[in-house]
Amino acid sequence: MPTLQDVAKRAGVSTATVSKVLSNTPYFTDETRENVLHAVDALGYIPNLAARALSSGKTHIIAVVFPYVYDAIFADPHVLRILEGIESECREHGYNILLSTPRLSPDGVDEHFRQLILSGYIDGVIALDNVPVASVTEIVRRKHIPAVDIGYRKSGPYVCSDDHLGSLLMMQHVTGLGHSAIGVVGAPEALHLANQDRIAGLREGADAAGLDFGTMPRIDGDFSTGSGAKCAQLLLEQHPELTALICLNDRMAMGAIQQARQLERSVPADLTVVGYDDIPMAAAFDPPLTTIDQQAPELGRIASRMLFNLLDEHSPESVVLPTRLVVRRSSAPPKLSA
Amino acid sequence: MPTLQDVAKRAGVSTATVSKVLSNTPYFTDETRENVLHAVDALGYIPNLAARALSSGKTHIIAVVFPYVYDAIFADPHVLRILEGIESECREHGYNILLSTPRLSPDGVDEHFRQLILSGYIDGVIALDNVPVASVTEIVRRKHIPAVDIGYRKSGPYVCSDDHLGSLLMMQHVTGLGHSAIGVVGAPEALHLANQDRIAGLREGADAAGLDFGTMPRIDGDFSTGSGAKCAQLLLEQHPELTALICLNDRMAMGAIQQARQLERSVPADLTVVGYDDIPMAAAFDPPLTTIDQQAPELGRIASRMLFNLLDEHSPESVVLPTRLVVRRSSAPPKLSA
DNA sequence: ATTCTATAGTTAAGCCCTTAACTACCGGCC
DNA sequence: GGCCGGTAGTTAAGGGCTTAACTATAGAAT
Repeated sequence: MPTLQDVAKRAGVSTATVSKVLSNTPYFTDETRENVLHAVDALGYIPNLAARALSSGKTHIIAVVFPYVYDAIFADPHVLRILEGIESECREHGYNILLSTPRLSPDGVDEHFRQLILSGYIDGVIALDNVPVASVTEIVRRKHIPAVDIGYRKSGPYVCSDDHLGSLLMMQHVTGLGHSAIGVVGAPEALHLANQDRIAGLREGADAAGLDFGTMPRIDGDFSTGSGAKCAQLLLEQHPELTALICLNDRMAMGAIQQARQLERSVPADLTVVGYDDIPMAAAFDPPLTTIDQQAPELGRIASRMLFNLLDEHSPESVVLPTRLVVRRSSAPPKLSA
Repeated sequence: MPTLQDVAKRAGVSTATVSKVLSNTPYFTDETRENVLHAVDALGYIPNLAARALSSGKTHIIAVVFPYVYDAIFADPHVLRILEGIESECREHGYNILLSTPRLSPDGVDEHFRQLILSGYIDGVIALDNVPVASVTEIVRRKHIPAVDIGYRKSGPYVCSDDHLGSLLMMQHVTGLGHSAIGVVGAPEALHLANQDRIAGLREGADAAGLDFGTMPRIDGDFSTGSGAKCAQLLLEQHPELTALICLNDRMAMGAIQQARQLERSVPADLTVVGYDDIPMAAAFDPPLTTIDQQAPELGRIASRMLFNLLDEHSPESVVLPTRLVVRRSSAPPKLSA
């Protein structure tokens, strides 16, 4: 592999000149510039990133951190769409993505992650920091490494989705269709910080429709498809009068619909089922899912841009991204007999 | 951040001693060792990875490469399970994962990826190298960087799933149930190298049952759920006599089942639909999908171990991982009237 | 003629670690 | 006594890049 020195020798200049030309420093004649670039080309020179990192302190690597909890991450399409957004933005800006999935405990992050952060290998961090048990970005920020949260902890720059609005819209939609016997497939607040907002939004929506959210049957799952089916089963067995199920994510909604079908309740004719997230499969599902679009890729893209700002020493504004109701065919008015 | 020097000073030894103690080089008294370790502890010393990389040539970063083609990668649960396997193995061995999704063209990989590979930042590569248009690992190996393929190119160390066996098992299962009017939801060979093997396996299975694979209706999708629905629609409209649909992945099978439902054909009573991959949702689907288990996480784990071998200068044996038929409830014998 | 500024480029220190080569000491052996 | 091998540690040379500080020249301003 040719080095800066080789290029310098070939171009008949000093290594400093080569380095500066390559980083577009002013005050060089066009001739010198061309000389250098030709030499670079001829030798097929590619900068050694380790050397550059050591010397400049910049690695051009950002860590994308998805704490490893329940099944999540590698099973959650919603997370993946966020990753997709991050990836596309980072690649445009020449940053590389290091994927890190630290284990979280009440003591904080695991040792491996700590070392990674402190090793100077990482220019910045984007973290999905939504598990109440421990914060990922706290330790990162303490070491003065730029970090952006995708989430609800709000202890530093963050992007998040307007979950309160989302679940409000959802409840309004369901009550607006005429439902009043509504069940909720939720998730424990210990699993995800957004849950509080989502529950609050549902409550507000219920209030607005003159319903008491507190008395609505609710069973918590763990976001997996299977748990959605199980919760729906319990809910429908204990409360056969329910005409609608609001699920806190799409996967549980899909599970609920499959379960409903087994209980011979067709969706949406006999039962309205709605989800949350608008994962890619939601539109292709049968019936297509009424859900809340969180603009997942946009979350990732915004987080990335905020991080780039931070790396440029600007301080970005945190943003709360609006959510949008997507009405498809899994929701309908209740049967008149109900 | 404290450096090696700081530690050395504090422990009253040379930097070489510290470095060697930390890498477990023999010939130090227990006393010296403890001295050093105490100093490390007291100062909270964490090695600077860039410096280590520059000096030793090892970064402890491996690139996990998922070429960006059709929708894939960020939408494909199967790919994610592979990633899960890689992640768990790498974290155990102290390697970090850099996620790279180069754009492929007939000219090869994109420039950004080329630079990454040549920058010396990467110790090794694990690539999902299954798109016929261009090889990812070719350029990597040309630069003498250890690389393992998860795939069917077989131009270097690789792991792959026994697709021929898998699709043979599937066809045997379907014909064994008594089906003979079988449709195939395939995928163009240009999309994925495994397709040839899968088609060959199906053909062999058909032959064995005395059926002519060549005359079975076949329409190709692109692995997405939506395309599965579309293919199923065309297939069932043009060939209402079909009693079974073999789909080349689970997502298309799910789409096909949803479509069948809309055409008022219940699965499996009126129509058998089988998939391939055994993604997590396959078991939770309604009806649970009969499919082929590819042991995706194991693919990732094996690939990682092979790469570690390569990094240790051993040459690993390539492996073809057996596939397994998973019979669930989306397949059943055809109606007697049929 | 002198000083100043802008332009164009070089020198060399420094980033932090690894490791080959070397020193030093001690006990054992012929 | 001289030599050897094993043990315990040090010295110092890089590895490839960035960048502060410096030199040098030409033209403009005083």
